[in-house]
Amino acid sequence: MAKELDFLTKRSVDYSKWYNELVVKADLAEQSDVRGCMVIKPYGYAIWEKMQRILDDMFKATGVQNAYFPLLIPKSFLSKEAEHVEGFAKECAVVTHYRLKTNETHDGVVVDPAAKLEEELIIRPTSETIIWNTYKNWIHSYRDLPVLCNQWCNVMRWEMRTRLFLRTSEFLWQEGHTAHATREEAEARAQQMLKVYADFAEHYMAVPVVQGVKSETERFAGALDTYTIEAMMQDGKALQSGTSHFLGQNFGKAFDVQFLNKENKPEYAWATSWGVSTRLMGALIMTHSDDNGLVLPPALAPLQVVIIPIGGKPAQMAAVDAAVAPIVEKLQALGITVKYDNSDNKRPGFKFADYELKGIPVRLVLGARDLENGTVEVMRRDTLEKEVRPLEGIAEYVKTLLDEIQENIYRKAVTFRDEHIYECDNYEEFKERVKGGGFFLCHWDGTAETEAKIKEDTQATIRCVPFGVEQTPGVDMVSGKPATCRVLIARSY
RNA sequence: CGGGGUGUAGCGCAGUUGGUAGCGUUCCUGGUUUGGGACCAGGCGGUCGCCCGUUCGAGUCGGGUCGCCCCGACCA
Repeated sequence: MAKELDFLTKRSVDYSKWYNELVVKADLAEQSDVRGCMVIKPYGYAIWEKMQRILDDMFKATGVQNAYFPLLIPKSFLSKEAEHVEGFAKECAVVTHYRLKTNETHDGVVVDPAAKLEEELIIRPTSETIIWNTYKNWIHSYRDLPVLCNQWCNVMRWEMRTRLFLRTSEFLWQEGHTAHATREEAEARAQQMLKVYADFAEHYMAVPVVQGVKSETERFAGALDTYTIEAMMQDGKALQSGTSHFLGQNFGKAFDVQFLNKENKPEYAWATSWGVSTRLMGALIMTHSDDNGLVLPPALAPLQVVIIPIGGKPAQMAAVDAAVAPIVEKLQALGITVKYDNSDNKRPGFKFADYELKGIPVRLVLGARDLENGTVEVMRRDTLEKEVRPLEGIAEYVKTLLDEIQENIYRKAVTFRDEHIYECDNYEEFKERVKGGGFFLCHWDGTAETEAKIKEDTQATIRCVPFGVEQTPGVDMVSGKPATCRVLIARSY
């Protein structure tokens, strides 16, 4: 292994450090000089853009439209929903002034005390308040409903400790906010969007997720129900990858969003909100990567195929160039993104390692040997297997290979996850085993006390009450009280 | 904000009892190379985090201060 990558700690040694270095070395992102913030580099952003595009189409297919609401929220808005402000107050950035002036020595600027805002503005930590303040003007009749808006934006939460993609003070996300005439319709929408997220995670990111509903203590501030998708990282920790909230009439009441129903009676609107963030990038990286670097699912790879020529003499290179041109053309015709890297300032070995680090799903290599034999070397990133194929029909072969890689990394992730989900009924055993990571399905008496004790003893939390798990009554492993269901417990990011 | 570390070249680090600022790598130039991160030669790059003190003299000793990292509390 090359010197540059000696720093890339093996996954098994220190997963956190490995993750961080991978993000930087693969050119995805880096820490900004600005406290807690992240610079997403072009390669990382290209992946995020691809995710955005697909998600956006999926939202629109359910009738959602994009809109945009202000970054700054008047402080008073946040105090209108008691639980909501309780949840976010501690991590809000506040704008207090609107002007700077040069200082007395004229070598810098200071905040102009004369420019103090009468009412402070909060940089949005999430937009429920400003959006529902707006919906008040939009919604008067049942005929105005539903309102189905989504916005792609940044939000800011003043986090104590940050980690690239997983938790940064500022992050990019989408937040959907819907208003409905009935409780049933809103609940159905919240669940529908969770399903969209789960589909996206599984089919595009190749990340299997557990869908479920959050316990009361883990619920979004101001929600009646929070639905979640939980993914398992390679160190066995859970990553909450997307949430969808049924907000009841809390925001309708807080912002006085009333409409007249068919019976001409006033009613408060029912709300949902749902979001996924650049944290999905973290999920993508931590689910598939190996010691050679990133592994990207073909569906999200900005570059799906790279072609690398071998040759030294200009005449030889020209011959390879000529042989590659039609391959590139055919691949592009099949809708595959491909790059022919015949730059002569890097040696082939360097390119191999570099494109592996960046997770390019398929690599083709062509040299004098292949020109003679009419062959090409094909390497798939997920297994690192190489094979020599005839040039004839190579584009079609690559297309099916890409599908197979997508399928294979998903299967691998599912297998890994399933091997690390355990049913557990004994608390002592649980405390010991949870240290090693994994998801635990345990009976829970439904009390916050039990939940708090588990967290205190083990740092693990109830991730959700999972859907699709056959629920049998039992006994809470902590309190010994009767329990109606098994919940998913894990340590998490 | 509590506990523990750490600040010296872009990155990773060394620097002995206080005495001219070092190593590896990156980067640049030239040449030879090119089927798994090339080699040789030359070169650029630092007010040692900041302030004050002790001293003829401080990267090194003392006091303060700031930043960053790890572990907690908080969290998509």
